[in-house]
Amino acid sequence: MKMDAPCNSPRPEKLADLTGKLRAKSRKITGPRQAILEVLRQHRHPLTNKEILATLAAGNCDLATVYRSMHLLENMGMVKRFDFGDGVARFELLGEGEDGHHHHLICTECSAVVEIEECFPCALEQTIAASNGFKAITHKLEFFGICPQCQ
Amino acid sequence: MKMDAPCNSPRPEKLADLTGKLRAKSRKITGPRQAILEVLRQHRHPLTNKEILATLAAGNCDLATVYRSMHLLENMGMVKRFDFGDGVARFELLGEGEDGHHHHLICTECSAVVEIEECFPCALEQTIAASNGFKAITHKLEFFGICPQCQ
DNA sequence: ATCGCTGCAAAAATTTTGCAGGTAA
DNA sequence: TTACCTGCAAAATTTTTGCAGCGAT
Repeated sequence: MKMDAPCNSPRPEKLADLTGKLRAKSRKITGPRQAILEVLRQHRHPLTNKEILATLAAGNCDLATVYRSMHLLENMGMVKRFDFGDGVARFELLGEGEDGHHHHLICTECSAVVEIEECFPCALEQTIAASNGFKAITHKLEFFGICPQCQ
Repeated sequence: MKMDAPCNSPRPEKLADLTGKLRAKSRKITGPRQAILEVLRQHRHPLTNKEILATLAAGNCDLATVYRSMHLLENMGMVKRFDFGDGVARFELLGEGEDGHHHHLICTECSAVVEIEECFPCALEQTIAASNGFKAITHKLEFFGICPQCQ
């Protein structure tokens, strides 16, 4: 089960829309950045920086540049960071106006990833915030299990 | 806000009970292991391996030994690993018969930790499992916000 | 007397940073 | 031209592992 290449989610933005966001913030539109954005656009799953690098056409980009680009895109709100608890960061491109808040169901055998639409704790965040005096509450939630193919 | 030293959770086991579990599995009861268990027993919060080492009485234990001990205790089900998304593993001692399934509310400013008793996704795990054909489902959930003192 | 455990050191793996040169604007 | 960006290399962090010797049983 690879669940990779073609994606189920909509792909609302063209590469030009993405680079436009860079331009709007006076960031330069370079070769590596375009290539990275294109990889993210075509693989709408959480990807590690190494996976992004490996997918890049001619390997014509340094790993350090991928790290720096992901920091930039994360700060610009174009990408969301996910953490599957294995000590490696993963990134997913966000659609227009999307806040990126969703969760995943991850196979512990083959690492297949299914996106989960429902977000249960969302409605209860305010309750938790109020009863503990916290503000600006967010949460991270990921599910783990064994997918049909691996059973 | 440090929320450290004294703990609100019950402390149902004495050190002898913990070492007894080691003995029951033919593991040796050594100085470092007793010291580590005592630290975990007195600080019932998720602790990093470095924090455990620093809290150890005379620093008379190697960091590699802490890592190896936490692997052992995790495999024996005496300790649960938590991941706050900052790339560092944290461990918390489990009480007798406890499965350790609970979540935390973490201050993004000062790292204060509050334990959350309720587990909302638990009831819905089966639904998610069924609709995706997954088995053996678990989840990780942590909340983040700004605590009263840091606001 | 075993066999497991520890300390020390080195290695792995992920991520960050310094710097000199190159490129988009 | 100017400021930003890139590649390369080195460093910083977290975690794992090899190995010789010590220690619990």
